[in-house]
Amino acid sequence: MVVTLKEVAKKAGVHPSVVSRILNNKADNYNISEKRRKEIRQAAIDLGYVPNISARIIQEGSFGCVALLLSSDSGKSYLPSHLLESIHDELEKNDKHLLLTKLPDAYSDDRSQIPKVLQTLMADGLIIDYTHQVSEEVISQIEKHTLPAVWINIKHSKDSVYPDNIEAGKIAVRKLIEAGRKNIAYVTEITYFAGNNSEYHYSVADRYAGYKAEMKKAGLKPRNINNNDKLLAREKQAEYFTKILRQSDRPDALVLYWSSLAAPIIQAARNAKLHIPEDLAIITFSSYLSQNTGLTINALVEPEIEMGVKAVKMLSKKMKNPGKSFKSQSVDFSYWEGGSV
Amino acid sequence: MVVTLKEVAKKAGVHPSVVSRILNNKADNYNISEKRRKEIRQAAIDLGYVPNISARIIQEGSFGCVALLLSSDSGKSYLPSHLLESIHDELEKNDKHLLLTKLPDAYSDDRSQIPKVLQTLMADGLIIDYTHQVSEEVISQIEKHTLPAVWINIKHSKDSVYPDNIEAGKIAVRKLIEAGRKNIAYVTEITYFAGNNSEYHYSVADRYAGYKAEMKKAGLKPRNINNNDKLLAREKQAEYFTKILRQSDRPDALVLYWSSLAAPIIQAARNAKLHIPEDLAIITFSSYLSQNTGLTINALVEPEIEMGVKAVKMLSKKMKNPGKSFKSQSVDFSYWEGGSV
DNA sequence: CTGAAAGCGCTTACAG
DNA sequence: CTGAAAGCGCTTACAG
Repeated sequence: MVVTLKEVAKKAGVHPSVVSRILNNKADNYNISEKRRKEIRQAAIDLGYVPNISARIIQEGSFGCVALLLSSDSGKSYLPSHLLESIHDELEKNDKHLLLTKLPDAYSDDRSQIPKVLQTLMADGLIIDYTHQVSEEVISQIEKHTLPAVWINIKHSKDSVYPDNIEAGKIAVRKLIEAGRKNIAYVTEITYFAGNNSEYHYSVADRYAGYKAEMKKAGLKPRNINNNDKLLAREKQAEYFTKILRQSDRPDALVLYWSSLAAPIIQAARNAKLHIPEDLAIITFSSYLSQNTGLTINALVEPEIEMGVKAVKMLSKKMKNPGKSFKSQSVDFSYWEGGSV
Repeated sequence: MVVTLKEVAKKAGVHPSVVSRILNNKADNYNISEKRRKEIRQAAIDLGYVPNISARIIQEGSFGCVALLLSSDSGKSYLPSHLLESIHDELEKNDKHLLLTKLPDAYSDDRSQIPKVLQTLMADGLIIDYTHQVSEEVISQIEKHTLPAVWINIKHSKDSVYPDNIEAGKIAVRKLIEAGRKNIAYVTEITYFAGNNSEYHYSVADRYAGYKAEMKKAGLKPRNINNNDKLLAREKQAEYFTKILRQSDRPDALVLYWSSLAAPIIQAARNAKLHIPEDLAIITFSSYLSQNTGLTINALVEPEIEMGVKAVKMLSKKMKNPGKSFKSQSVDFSYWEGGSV
């Protein structure tokens, strides 16, 4: 079924090594006649020859491939399409392919649970998109491995690339203060990242920390208007927020942890007869994509593309310096004007 | 740097072939002593041995890998996370890895533009997510290739898996009729899929066709309230829809091509003082994810997971029957109650 | 200018 | 019970 070099050589009436040289453009030093080159090329095309890459890999010792590891619990990986694309595109510049795999949450006794990318040499490096609740087991499994690895969207002291959520929280407050707001409240949303477990993505703490720090710096009182203890069902959220927005000491500005809060908040504002942005200014954190799906709220947009690019660059450096670690890098959010401030 | 079988054998004091047998659990017929097995396994662990998969591939003739091809113009591929995940998970059941690559829109004269997955043998099959405006060149390039290929989210007579958008359009109308609506209008949205080119994704025609067919069947008059000729800027959309909803012959129900229309429509309804669903019922088409990001509109939800699973299954069949084609399969939308009908 | 040979890392009949 | 050998498909010094 599959055609090999040998068969092409046979058809062209030359030795396989000659075919190899021609097809890989390594024949310049050999002055092979143009006629022969053409014959060989044609033979390859006629037979539909496609080289088997493994044979080359085995000699070069490089796979031309980087694996992106996701958590098998999809809530613990964050892979918006722009992030995936930027990783792919940046890898392509380095002539690397992208392999996608999942990492189990925990390993059982036998090693069978360990993903094949770790059990077997098939990539030159790893990008790990496993953003929270990472078990010690998983971490040690990766550290033990010989492959260079970079973590994304998680804060490690070494070898990670993550959005600067603290700074983003500060910027949100600054923008609202610039717009003359004083009573700025923060709205937590943790349903997206939170499983049954109590450990959240670092952004949950960091955005709020940034918000608080900037509020204090401006002499304003931070205020969290959501109830962390019990997550409100989506339907109840609008009701809950409506009550708050009807209070006399209602906030005149909100910082939302995530754009999914926009719908109930806007509904609540409507219920409370508040106009946006005149009566109530809103800034949210959001993914890159939201811009294109009609987000009508000012947003601190996650630097998905830059994070992907930086992760690949860091990984490239690690691949060139095996065993070396690099200082983690933060990436800045960008600001989107959505007409709500 | 990288440890090979040979080195493990040397450390364990046996021949490489013995190590290979033990490590691959193929030693059962050989009655190798438990002690020796342990020694060898330990030696492998001590040295951090990880087998090079290419060496195995070269013998087995299979790559254990399927490539997902996207268009390099991301607007022409549709890869919501549930689709990606279902493809990955279904492939995993078949012991296949997922490789991600892009397909250029057109090839230049030299073959250098052709993606490496097509230029080189590195996967056992292809899943192509290139949903519209596919050039003849690309199609022929794929057909010429020896690898079995399956297309997703596109209607070909052979070897494709696609959501049944005609039926979904019919269902939308049926649901609205069941809810007592008569003046049901259709709202087109083509910004998402449309580039500068005039060829749209097949769903643009099919959803409307389904809508029209079912309207006629019920003796109702179809009506498309958007202007296909000039796409309205997002900000202008709410205004435009407000005007329509204020007319005396305004629709009492809307079928939206895509959930991104929900925001301006809801805004327009609010402007026109119409209550949803009492005064105005709405059904939209949407991606799977929208359910989790607080979509408060009834929706025909794209069967992303099922599409991925079916595509992998069809590809598996093709891989077992090289050269054979299979009849394309449609996949049914599901229905999401969002409180707007 | 082209061929024969060795080798990449591993597996697997085949000897013993 | 274990080793030596051949071979997977390809590349690349080395001869000639």
